[in-house]
Formats: sequence, C-alpha cells, structure tokens
Amino acid sequence: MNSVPPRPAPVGRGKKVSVAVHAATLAELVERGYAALTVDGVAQRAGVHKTTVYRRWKDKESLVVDALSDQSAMDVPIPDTGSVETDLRELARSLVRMMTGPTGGALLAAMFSGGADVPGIAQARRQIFDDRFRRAEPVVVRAVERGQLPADTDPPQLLKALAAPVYFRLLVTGEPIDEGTADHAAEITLAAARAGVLGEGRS
Amino acid sequence: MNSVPPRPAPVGRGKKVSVAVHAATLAELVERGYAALTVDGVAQRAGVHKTTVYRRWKDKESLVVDALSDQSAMDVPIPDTGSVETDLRELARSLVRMMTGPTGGALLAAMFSGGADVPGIAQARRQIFDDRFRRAEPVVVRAVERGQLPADTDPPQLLKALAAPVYFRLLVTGEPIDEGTADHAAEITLAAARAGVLGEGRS
DNA sequence: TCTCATTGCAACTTTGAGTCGCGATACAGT
DNA sequence: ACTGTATCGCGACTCAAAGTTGCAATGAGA
Repeated sequence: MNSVPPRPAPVGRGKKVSVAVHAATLAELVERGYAALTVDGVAQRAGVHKTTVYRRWKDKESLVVDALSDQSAMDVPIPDTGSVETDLRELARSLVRMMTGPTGGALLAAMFSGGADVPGIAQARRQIFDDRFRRAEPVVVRAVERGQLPADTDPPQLLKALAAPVYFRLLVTGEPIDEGTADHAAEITLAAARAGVLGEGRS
Repeated sequence: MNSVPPRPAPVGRGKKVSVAVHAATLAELVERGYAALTVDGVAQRAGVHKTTVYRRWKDKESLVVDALSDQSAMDVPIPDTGSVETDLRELARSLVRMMTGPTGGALLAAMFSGGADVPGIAQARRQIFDDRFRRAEPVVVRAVERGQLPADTDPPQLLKALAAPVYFRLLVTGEPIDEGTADHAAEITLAAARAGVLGEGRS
C-alpha cells in the first residue's frame, strides 16, 4: 500500500541536470585544468545556475570526484591473443590510447594537474587504478598458465611495471607518448618478468 | 668615471629578504602544498610584508619556481662500487631517500601537487630531471665498459626505467615508498638492460 | 652624514568559493 | 487536467586570497 512512500521518485528533473553538469565538468577540466576550473563556469556551461550545483555537490572537490568516478567505468579491452608479448603490447597501447584521447585527458588533468593533493581525488584515482588492474589480471594469469611466464609472477606487480614507464613519461619527463612508448614498456616488463623479478612477496 | 652608474649595488638589504622568503616558501610548500600556499602566509613566515614579496616576484608561480630552481642544485651521490647491481640499487635508494626527506618533499609537493600544469613549474621540473640524469650517466657508462651491460645500452633510457617504478608509486598508486621499492626498481631495470631492451634507438 | 633605493603599511580592487531566502516551475500522483 | 511538493533560478551576501598602489619610514653605501 505504501501510504506514504518516503522517496518514490526523488529525482525530479534533476536527472538531466546531473548529466549536463557532469559533462560540463569534464569539458572544463580538459580546457582549463583543475586549478582554473570554476564552479560558476561549469554551471553556465551546463545551462544551470551555480546554486543548483552547490545543492547537489558539497564543493568543487566533490563535483570533480563525482564526475571522475562516473568516467572511471571506461571499458578496457582485455587482449587474449595467446602470446604474452602481444597481449602486453596491446595492453600498453590501449593505455596510451586512453591517455592521448580526449576522455582520458580529462581524467589525467583532474587527477594530476592540480588535484593531486586533494584527498578525495587521490582516493578516486587509486580506486580507478585498482579497478583497472584487477580487470587486466587475467592476461597475466593466462600467460603463467601457458608457461610463458614464471609461476610465481604477481599480476598486479607486472601490470604496475607495465604502466610505470608510460606514466613516467606523462608526468615526469613530459616526453611525447605514442605506440613506441607502449611497446617499449611491454619489452621492459617482459624482460623483468622472465627474469623472475616480478614474483610475489616483493616490494 | 661613471657619472651615473645605473645599478652599482642594486641589492640593498634585499639579500637577506630573498633568502628568508625562499626558505619560507619551501617550508609552506611542505606544510600546505602548492594549492593551499598563500603569498601572505609566506611573507609572514619570512617576517616580511606581502608587498615586498610582490615587488620581487611577479606572482605566486614565479615565487615557487624560483625557490625550486634554487633547491634543484641538490647533490646526488653517484655510486661507483664496481658492480652494476650495487650501483643501481644505491642510485634508486638515494632517489627514495630524497623523496621521503623533507627537502625532496617540498620539491615533489610543488612539482606535482598543484603546480603540474603551471608552465613555469613544468619547465623547472624537466630541467631538474635532465640535470639529475646527466650526472648519473657515468654509472651506466662504467657498467658498459666493464662488460656488465650490453654495449648499446642507452644511459638516459636506463635511468628512466630505474626511476619510473618509484615515481609510479609516489604519483599514481600512492603506495608507501621505501628501500624495498628502490631495490625492486633496480632489479627490474637490470633485467631489462641485460635483455637488451634498453638500447639506443628505442622509444 | 646624506641620500636613495628598498621596505612597511594600509587601503583598495577583483575573483572565485560557498551560503541564503524567496519566488518560479516542472514533474508525480490522482 | 489538476494540484502539491520538491527542485530550480535568481540575486544578494560573506569570506578569503591574489595582486595593486601611494605614501611614509628606514637602512645601507658613498
């Protein structure tokens, strides 16, 4: 009967607003970066009033974190070619593609270009990476099963070794990133794995 | 005769002020990070008025970049133990030590936690790394001469491979950094170098 | 000692974060 | 179609920090 349903449909017209603000946040993030992003700017781009944004999100940080979390559900194709070399190369290349694409740009901009010390953003970032690594683990597991890698190879560790050179370029040296970067990272990781230094129980 | 020397001694009592502001900037950087750093806060800590800071530095960015450049002349001990394993491990460990120390903390805070997209800071960062890599190159050169590494091993590339895992932890995954991290990075790099994937002409 | 550059000081403008109250409106259930 | 309520628009507000300006005070060098 539900004499008085507390919140049968609490989302009124807010759904569309939410979507618009999300999109606007990502867009502003790409164009201006986190530091130069203004809530008013996001609101105007979304065709919404500033107050409305503040009614839905606590502050600038929450707004960006939320927009990021939404975007974190990006589909990462998990290669399965039967060869570790090819699989790792593909994995690295899709990472590069993500980074250089417009969507990835927003993510990276927020996560590293200004929001690095904001607790919420740091946490969201970690969550995104955990998720991504977990989904890529099968690639390593399969390689071990095929006998192409040492039995004690630790999947997360291998995946981190794979991603590290790419991020190093992006964040530290600022060198351009392309397929060659990905292929090189795959080579390094493969050599390390075969040498048995990506085993469990290592830091 | 110099009837009217343009600027015989332009630095009046400003020298001490400059030093104090520099120190204060670094200190505030460590405590609050780049984003939360206020010029007024720096000025007060330096025992100087805000206006004075603005008279010497164009804005917040210039102030931080300048303080950073000063600090960039940190001495990196270059190991020479006769063994690549030990040398690389030492190199990585001193990087970790630098990162976890108070001085390194200021650098990292400014370079990545908020100032990543500020052009001046990005440039200063690149310069610092170039310098650091150049000074460490002899380690690789010596190892090649000793026949411990393939002849075509590219020093900068090896050093980047060495640093990448450490920075990845610091900036991306946020995992704690210690000696184990350094040792692991050295192992990975060594395996890659021996496999010949750190040669010249690779991206 | 004398002088001029440098500093201290206070008041000012601007910009963006975040808040509040009120009136307008779109959607839900009937 | 009608009505009630939650949501939204709007403007005005506080607050903090960036950056500027004019003037008075002072310290270091000739």
